[in-house]
Amino acid sequence: MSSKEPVNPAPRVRPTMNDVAALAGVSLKTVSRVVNGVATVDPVLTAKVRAAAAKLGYRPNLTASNLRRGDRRTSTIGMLIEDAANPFSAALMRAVEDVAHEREVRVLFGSLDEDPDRERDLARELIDRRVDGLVIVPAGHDHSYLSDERNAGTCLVFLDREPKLLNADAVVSDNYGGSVDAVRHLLDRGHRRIAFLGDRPTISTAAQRLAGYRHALEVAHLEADEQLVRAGLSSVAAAIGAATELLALPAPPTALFTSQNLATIGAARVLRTLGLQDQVAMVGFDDFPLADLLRPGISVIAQDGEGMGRLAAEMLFRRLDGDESPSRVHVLPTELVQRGSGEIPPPA
Amino acid sequence: MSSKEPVNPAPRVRPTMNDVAALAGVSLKTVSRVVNGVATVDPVLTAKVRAAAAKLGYRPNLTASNLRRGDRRTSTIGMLIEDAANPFSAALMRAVEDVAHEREVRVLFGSLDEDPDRERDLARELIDRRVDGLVIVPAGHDHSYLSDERNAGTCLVFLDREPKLLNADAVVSDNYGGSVDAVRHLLDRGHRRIAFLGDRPTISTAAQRLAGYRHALEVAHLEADEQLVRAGLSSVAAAIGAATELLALPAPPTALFTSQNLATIGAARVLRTLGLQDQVAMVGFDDFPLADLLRPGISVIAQDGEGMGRLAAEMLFRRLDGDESPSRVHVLPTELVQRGSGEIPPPA
DNA sequence: ACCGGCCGGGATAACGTTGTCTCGGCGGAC
DNA sequence: GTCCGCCGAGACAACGTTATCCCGGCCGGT
Repeated sequence: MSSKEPVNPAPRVRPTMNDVAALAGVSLKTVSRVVNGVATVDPVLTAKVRAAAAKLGYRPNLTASNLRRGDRRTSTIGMLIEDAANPFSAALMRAVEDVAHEREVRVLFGSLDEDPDRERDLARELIDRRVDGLVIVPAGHDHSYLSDERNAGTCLVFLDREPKLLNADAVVSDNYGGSVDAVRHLLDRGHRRIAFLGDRPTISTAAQRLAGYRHALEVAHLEADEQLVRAGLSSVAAAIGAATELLALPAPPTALFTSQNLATIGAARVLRTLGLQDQVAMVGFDDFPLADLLRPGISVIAQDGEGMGRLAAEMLFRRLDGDESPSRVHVLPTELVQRGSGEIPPPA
Repeated sequence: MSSKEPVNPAPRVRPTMNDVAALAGVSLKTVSRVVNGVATVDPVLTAKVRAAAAKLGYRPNLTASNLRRGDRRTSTIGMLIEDAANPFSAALMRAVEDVAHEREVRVLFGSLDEDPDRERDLARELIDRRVDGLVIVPAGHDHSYLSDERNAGTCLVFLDREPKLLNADAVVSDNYGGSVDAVRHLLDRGHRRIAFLGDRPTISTAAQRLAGYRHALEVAHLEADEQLVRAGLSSVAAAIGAATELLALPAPPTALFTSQNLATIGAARVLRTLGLQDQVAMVGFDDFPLADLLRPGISVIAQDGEGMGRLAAEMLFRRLDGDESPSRVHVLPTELVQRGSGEIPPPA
């Protein structure tokens, strides 16, 4: 079967409505009517047009249609995320896709890798393709550049992180509250030396989680030992380094609050390498697959990625449907999932 | 800051080249030249145009541009995958995105959930949006419907699974060889009762893996015990059920070959529930994060998702650049990763 | 000084489609 | 039998952009 027919037989052009009209012996406009399902077309002509279209393999050109049509809608939205390969991002994408699919809307995506320049460039590029709206997990800290675009009619919803210097809809997790819960859980078990491992505080969610950590300690009248605070970890390798250092301290922490997925995984690796997984307690922010299969299971603050994505997409479509109410920030609750690692008591 | 400015201030229209031209006092075509970076424009006029464009917040309309331009390229490709939220699919997407990004091309995606109808519908929809090409992880078993589209100039590359009833480029893993390796590895350890757990054999990769399993047994002059073959598992729950049944047999298997991610995870759960994780050997097809953190670590046949995605995207762009050589199927090798579970010997 | 060639810029048409308008024909009512 | 109204279908323009063509001016050569 291979290489009988050439792969790109001819740079042949696609048939247009004109070609269909010529073959069917009707006017261009009648083809347009049939394709768009206008009811007032003579069934005989409809049949002729359909036959001609099928024979030519006609497919409508949505870009041309969008250009001419009144509503100026492409039935395409854009989604900018941290990294399509990261499970949390992937869950958000799938949720947004599902909501969009119900409305026959497709999704263009782009990974930002925490690069603000890439955020700007990709947002502009998607807008140049005239997406109807944009769901953004932002990397940057100044979204005023989107103001013009929104004024021009592109709807925007921020996801996971709030917009900065721009008033827009957003859906975020309760990063602060979830972190307070995590640290309080460890405090309740009797821990007093609780380390923090997290991403760069320039990322708003990371900053909120650090703030939650500090607040919970304060409420417990504990001074945070700055030696135990390791922010700026943006890779598993960095988290491994930080966790190794922490556990080698003269007075090591008895519990870890790993405020981000990669930090949790890095710390879990180190604990297992050192054989300390049953001695040092650990709670992670953000759940991950198989967390329950490890021994001990990893206790986490779970966020509802699917719910966040769905809600963001629903907000976007509500705006596209004409909702002009003031912009809102939805804060979704998190949930503490106890699996063992967070329930380890401090050494006597 | 909230709700000061209205969220959708005006359904104001976007400025066009005409508006920019009027403000700059030049002709429409000169604006077009400046926007497209034509070198022969008077620097004075160029500056005027740029100023006017910036003032109006002008953004080019790529859909209109694409409609008129000669090359008829949208700088957009489509990608149809199994499920954006699944780690393997996500890795493929990210790899394709990275290659596309280098060429300033964006990616439209759609999840198929193994539904052939959805594959057809989404492929058509993306083609209606005039994507330059399509990377497809197919769900269906008849891709002849894509023949017209390809003739009309849309390039196609199949990924992870070969096309059926259509001659097209493809990038796949060595499913057969990898499975032979897995089973041979277990045979070498002395196992004779090796169970197979896998997805529906209508999925070509699943069928190839089953064939590899059977072949390895044959070569070892073993008759496959059909009681030990459990195909048709398409969820973790189904895999859990099958593994539970298998291990409850009067003569249970001493080793499992779980030929798919969900099957591997389901079986790992069952083994841990029954406390058999150190007694029953297991090799899974397809690696997954944290497989090495479990005790014992899960031995797997790893496939190079990133490499597959990259290669598929590169093939697509080569076709888009005019490569008209006969279609090819690239088979990428797999690698056995020993982590413990596959090295457990049979009971004495 | 005159002519030819070259080059920068603008007018015009066209991409594939849909909104608007018009026209022709047919049926019903007087 | 005539006229009005309605409805189905086609002609035409337009969406925002780029390709093509042409014009006018400037420069160099004689």
